[in-house]
Amino acid sequence: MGNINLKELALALNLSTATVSRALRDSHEISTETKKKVLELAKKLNYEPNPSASNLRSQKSKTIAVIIPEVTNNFFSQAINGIEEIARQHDYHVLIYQTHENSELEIAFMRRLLSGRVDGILISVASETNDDQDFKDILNELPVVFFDRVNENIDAVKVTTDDYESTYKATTHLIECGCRKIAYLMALNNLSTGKKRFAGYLAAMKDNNVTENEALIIPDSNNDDDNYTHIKKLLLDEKPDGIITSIENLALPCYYACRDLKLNIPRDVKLISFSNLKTAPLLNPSLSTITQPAFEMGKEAASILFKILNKKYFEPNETLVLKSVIIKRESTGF
Amino acid sequence: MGNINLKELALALNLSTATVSRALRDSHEISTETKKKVLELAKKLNYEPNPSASNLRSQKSKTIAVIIPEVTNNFFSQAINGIEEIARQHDYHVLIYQTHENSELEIAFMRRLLSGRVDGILISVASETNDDQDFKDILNELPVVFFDRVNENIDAVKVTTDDYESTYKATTHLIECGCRKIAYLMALNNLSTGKKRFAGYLAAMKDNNVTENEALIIPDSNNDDDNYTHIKKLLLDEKPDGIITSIENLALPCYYACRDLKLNIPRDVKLISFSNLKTAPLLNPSLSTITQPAFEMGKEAASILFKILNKKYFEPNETLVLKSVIIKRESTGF
DNA sequence: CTGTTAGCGCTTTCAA
DNA sequence: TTGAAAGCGCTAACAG
Repeated sequence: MGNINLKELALALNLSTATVSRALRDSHEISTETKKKVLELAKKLNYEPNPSASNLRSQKSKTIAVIIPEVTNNFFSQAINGIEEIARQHDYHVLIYQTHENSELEIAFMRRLLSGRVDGILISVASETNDDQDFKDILNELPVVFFDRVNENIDAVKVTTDDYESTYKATTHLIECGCRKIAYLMALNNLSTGKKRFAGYLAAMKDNNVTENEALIIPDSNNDDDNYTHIKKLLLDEKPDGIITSIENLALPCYYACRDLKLNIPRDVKLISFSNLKTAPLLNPSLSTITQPAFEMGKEAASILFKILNKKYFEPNETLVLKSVIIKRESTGF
Repeated sequence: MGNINLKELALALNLSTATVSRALRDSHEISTETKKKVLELAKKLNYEPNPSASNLRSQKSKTIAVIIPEVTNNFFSQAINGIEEIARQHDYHVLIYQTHENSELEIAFMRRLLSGRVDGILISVASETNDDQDFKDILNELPVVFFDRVNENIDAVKVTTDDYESTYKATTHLIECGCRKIAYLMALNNLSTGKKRFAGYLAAMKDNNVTENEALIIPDSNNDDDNYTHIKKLLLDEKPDGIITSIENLALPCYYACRDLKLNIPRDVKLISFSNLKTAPLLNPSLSTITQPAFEMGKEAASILFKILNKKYFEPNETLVLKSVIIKRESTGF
């Protein structure tokens, strides 16, 4: 850009570019006096090193990539917040890529990042189907930390939440509140995240001797209207007294279906949803939630990535599991 | 990275790096046959050009920066979604920086970006105070498009929404619903965005001959608890029958204050909030909203930036104004 | 249509 | 403690 460069700085100071470069990087082999002079002029002239040049030479980009399904998902935007905070502490830059749940796009993004554009990747995967070999190839080239939606078939560093336990607890809570017909609105069933949540539900039902009912399990269709229709049919046909939704997006069609059928939540149907909506307390008429520590997950995942980058730490296939919180709305009395 | 480079490709093909480089960029001065050979081998070997090298040489980074106050704000995450979509269409990368409303950080980010790391910047500013000269310096060096929270003191390309008109309409709507004491919960008052919203409210009150009352205007304090306390006091002291909140974050403390005072919304107090919460229909007990076209703003702002980058278009100080939508919840009957 | 060559701005040996 | 010089991988002017 219209900017000053090392050579000009050196010229103005009657020093070599090498010396100036070293002074700016605070090398111990430069005299304090020279350093001072260099730093002063650099600040005065607003010198900013050209990142392409230094990346090219040093083979480090000071940049990490975050690959996620959707930024507009509350969970992910909170995670990005955490990631950005840690990246800034390390003086790193953050690139964002959205897959919109498309695995091919996901792999394409990663392949393109293999060229040195980033030093590492944080990813929450779109699905756990096939592409394993692609992932493995990429893991050989670049440090990758998986978070939340991890790929179980891959040995890698991962940060997740206690999907099984939290859903187990939530289901148990509904049972303790007297629910006997608890519907489960399933989603992410091509991901370990979704499978674990579902397993937690099934186990809680079984352990409490509540007859589980196949008919009470509805898969998510990625389309709000379809979901609404399915849920409404379920409510009419099966009359569940409790519902667990395995992702936040199912809460809305569920709420509408109840409203349109004049079912009062929580009186007629008790509802617990996975949700990272900050304003969830505003929700009507009192939706209880399973809330994941998204911000903390972002921070943890990024911190681990930086440990790997700085070679300060490298536990190859460790998985860190954070705890979700079940928030019970007082106002619902359940 | 462990990757193949141009030289190796050229060697394997018995061609010069120049020819290979041109073939890859689909230059017209290369024979179809050579191109084919090059492309084939490149694909086979998963060749990815080194971005630092080509950026350094071509002085283009294929990257844009997005500087915003908070990713976890629904408006901004939706805007990022739009920006990312357009960037991908142009084969560009997107860097994210959060200012957390800190103007100094904002300027520091921009300064650091002046070194060629990005080709352009999309920004929604933290405040409109002082830093004008810094902004002007930066605008001379790099294309910048302001969106939503623009800086009025700067001549630049901008994308905003109709803050004045939408607030005017919302206020008028409350008046038409019979409200006579309408409180305004003010925020962003150091920004034209906030000032215009406030002006829209005042004008609507005046035009409808509703006595406006200084006491009914509360500034936002950036702290939910403080806001809650102030709003509660306002509700007790002044007993407004309508409220407009100028930012989404004020809706929650407002809701709590009403609930704790046993005031029914909308029966006792009608509430309209600026909000980009996708699940707003879930809100209790029916909050009406002024919703900005965040996704579209992101797309528009990014599109304009790319027009500038491609020199296809350059209307120096144009401001594009998009329309907000006032969503009236049917269930509230107001 | 293809090759030679210089150089983008920086870091880093190696030599002084 | 400092400088000279090479070179990271790519692009583009110029030559053929």
